[in-house]
Amino acid sequence: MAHQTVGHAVRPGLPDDPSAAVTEPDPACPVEITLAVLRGRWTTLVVRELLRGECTFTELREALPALSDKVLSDRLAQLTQAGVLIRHRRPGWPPRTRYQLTPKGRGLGPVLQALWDWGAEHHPPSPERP
Amino acid sequence: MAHQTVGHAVRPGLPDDPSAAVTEPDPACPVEITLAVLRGRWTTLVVRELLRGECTFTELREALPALSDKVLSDRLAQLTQAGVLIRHRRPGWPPRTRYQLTPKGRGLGPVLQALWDWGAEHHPPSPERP
DNA sequence: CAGCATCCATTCAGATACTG
DNA sequence: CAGTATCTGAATGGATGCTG
Repeated sequence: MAHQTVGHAVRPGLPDDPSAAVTEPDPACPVEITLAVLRGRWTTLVVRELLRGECTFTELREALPALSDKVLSDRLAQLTQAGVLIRHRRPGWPPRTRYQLTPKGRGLGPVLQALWDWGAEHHPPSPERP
Repeated sequence: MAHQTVGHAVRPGLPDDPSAAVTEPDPACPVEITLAVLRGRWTTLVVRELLRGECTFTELREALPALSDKVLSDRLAQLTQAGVLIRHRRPGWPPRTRYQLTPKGRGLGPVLQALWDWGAEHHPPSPERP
């Protein structure tokens, strides 16, 4: 996206940013960064579960039964890589791993709230309405 | 996603929802709804352009030169379908069509702002930060 | 000018099967 | 328990070419 400098007046979603004239998707754009973290099916649900408290792999699987191991694994890696959550491994057998949001991850709360708010306000019960 | 009942005081589609049990992605979830609107490469950039003011097809192409006709066309259809923008066609030749955000579309401003804020706060200059 | 139709390369997610 | 490896079908999105 690379949103930036929408000028100054409006909120368009972009504060006054030094860089201007970004005319194509840019991974360094804050908006892109955030969307990249949330991208992918199941991602926000996984985050939601973790916002309730730390979980193990199995607990997440139980909370989201239709989510395959592979995708869950992918999501956890993606979120870990993004610094949104941390993995606590405990040695020994059987293995136990706890997943926990970092402060950065908890910071996604307001973001999800904003997404929720818009969706809730503009799509009450009926689908599309002019 | 299917984040539930934020109720009133609680966080996002986060935990604490009585009607829990939403255990898989649900198109009716407000969070899903919003992400569906913003989904796809170039989408937020197109919205950003329109937040600056109404545009014609060509103006958008010029503002985003690397965006192909097909994808621009797709995005405009997607956003129009979502009720986020309207198309004003002017009869005659040559054709002229103006695209303008609806109030609903302008409501995306705060959403983009939230996305921007998180990205800007958590990814200052360096890529990954603990 | 504004745009749709086609073709193709890439990405993604679900299913299945197998380890540390 | 907590994952990874592999495969496949579906969904992108970019390039190119044509029309109302």
